[in-house]
Amino acid sequence: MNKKLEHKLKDNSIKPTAMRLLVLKFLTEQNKAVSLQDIELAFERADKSTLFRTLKTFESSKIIHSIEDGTGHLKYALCLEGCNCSPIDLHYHFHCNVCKETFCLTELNVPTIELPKNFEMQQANMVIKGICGTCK
Amino acid sequence: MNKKLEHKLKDNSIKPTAMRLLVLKFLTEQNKAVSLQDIELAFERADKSTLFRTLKTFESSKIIHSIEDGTGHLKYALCLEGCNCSPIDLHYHFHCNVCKETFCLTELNVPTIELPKNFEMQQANMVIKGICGTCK
DNA sequence: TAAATTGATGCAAGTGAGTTGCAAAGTTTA
DNA sequence: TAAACTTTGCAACTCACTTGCATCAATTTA
Ligand SMILES: [Mn+2]
Ligand SMILES: [Mn+2]
Ligand SMILES: [Zn+2]
Ligand SMILES: [Zn+2]
Repeated sequence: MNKKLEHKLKDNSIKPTAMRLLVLKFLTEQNKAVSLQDIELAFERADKSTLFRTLKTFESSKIIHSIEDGTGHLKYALCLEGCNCSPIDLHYHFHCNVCKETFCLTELNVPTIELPKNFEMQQANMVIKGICGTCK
Repeated sequence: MNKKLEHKLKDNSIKPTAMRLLVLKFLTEQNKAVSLQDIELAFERADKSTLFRTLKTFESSKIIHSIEDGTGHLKYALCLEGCNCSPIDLHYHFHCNVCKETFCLTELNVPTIELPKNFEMQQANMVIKGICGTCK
């Protein structure tokens, strides 16, 4: 397991420090998107800015992606294997108005959306809000 | 023109003060979503908190809707006539990575998205990012 | 091995959009 | 007119995020 995480980082030219491995492991264990604060709470010994920079490092290597779910807390979640964060890789997200959790709906990819003439899609932030299955 | 704006407010039980009419007029003239700051710049004599509360008032009456475009500046745009901000009224938004403008793509409504069992959609924040026609 | 380089981490302070409390000004109602 | 209510302006605050910089650790070079 840890070997696998270590490789994931090395493959992206990220030095697999203890902290980074812990954060990556934590992210792997979630079934929801988490905020910087969630991670701070999980690792009280670590500094916020270290965690922040860890997330930014992971994000720019496309190990994780971020979601603006409208809560004011940017959320992060693991990318799927082979994800390049290009339009073809994109999925919708769901934010529950009750439990306030944000989930990746990775089952369904974002379809091609007809844009006005000459518009080019590069990324997207798609968030559906409502009530999740657990809170229903 | 002004009469029409005045009625729009009255119809929503909002007292049509001078400031509110000016803000509504400004919003009507835009072909893009604007931030609180944009409005502050347009009305330097008005106070930020007044403008802020004006926008919140308009939003809760569904005269305007807001868009989290990922810039950290919440954007506002007029709702279409008869909009109830329900799933059926929703449209995508486009944020240009070059000119940093955010547009409502009102031509195309958000389709029904297949959600996991028991999930219920209530609102959505759909933002496509890329390059707009002007910047292309 | 020792020194030098490179990069990661921790701490503290800063940034900035958004938000709120409260008093003053303006408007409506009795 | 006086009381009641609403809107506005000002100042201060919140809070997530971000940055500068010193320190520490790991790696490379001499
Ligand atoms: Mn996701
Ligand atoms: Mn819109
Ligand atoms: Zn829920
Ligand atoms: Zn543009």
